Amino acid sequence: MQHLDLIFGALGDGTRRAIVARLASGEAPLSDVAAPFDMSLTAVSKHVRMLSDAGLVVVEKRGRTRFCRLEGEGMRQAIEWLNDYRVFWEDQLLSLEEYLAKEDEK
Amino acid sequence: MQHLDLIFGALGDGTRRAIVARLASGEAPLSDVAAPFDMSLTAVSKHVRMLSDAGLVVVEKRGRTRFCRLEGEGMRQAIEWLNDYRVFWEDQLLSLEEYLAKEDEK
DNA sequence: AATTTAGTCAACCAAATAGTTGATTGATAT
DNA sequence: ATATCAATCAACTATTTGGTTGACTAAATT
Repeated sequence: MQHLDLIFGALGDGTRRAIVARLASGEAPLSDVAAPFDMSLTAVSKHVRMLSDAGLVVVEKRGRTRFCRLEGEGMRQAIEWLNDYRVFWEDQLLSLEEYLAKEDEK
Repeated sequence: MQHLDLIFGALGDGTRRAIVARLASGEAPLSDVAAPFDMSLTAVSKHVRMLSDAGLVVVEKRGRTRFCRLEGEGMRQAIEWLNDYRVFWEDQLLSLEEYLAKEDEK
């Protein structure tokens, strides 16, 4: 599935994961998203485009600003793929349920 | 975290995901892993190396053959990262628990 | 109307990725 | 001892990625 290529590929870059983290606290204009990064707006725009191509982010133009927000579907597909192999590592490790339970306690 | 770069980067390629799928049914020599693919052994060897660098696969040399097997830790880290953002998409979608529950019913 | 702001576009560059082939190493089999 | 098999290594190529800059478009402000 080439869609998973785009999803995992998009997540395979620290800048793009940081953008996802930023958008997790809510929608933001592209320029706000770009502000913390020591790179051009163009560069950030390209990263957002890749996240958008992967279905992880939606960009909506309102007036002259582009608002970016997370789109859960892409992430869900990533988790879904990983989950398919869950049974093969739960012998080695904590089961995912136990793991999530522990996470929730924090 | 550059380790997540390696993990998600490794998973961002169809050939490598297919290798993971293959290894899910058990340990296999590199040449067996390579057999189904229409590419050189060298190419598959490089893919396995990337999976190994990412901590998704372990390669063990026994005699002249390299046995490859899954290493759950890398996958767990990928799930862990995605899970950190779970709360931000569970409004939009099925919660992960519901999702996993549904999966388990299959 | 003129300027600033938000962002894209096109062209370019360096480094990484995905693949190849040919030669080589090291372990097994004849 | 020789041949074979598993796999790596080195060198090369083409494409993609991650970034830059400068020119441009379109919306908001003054």
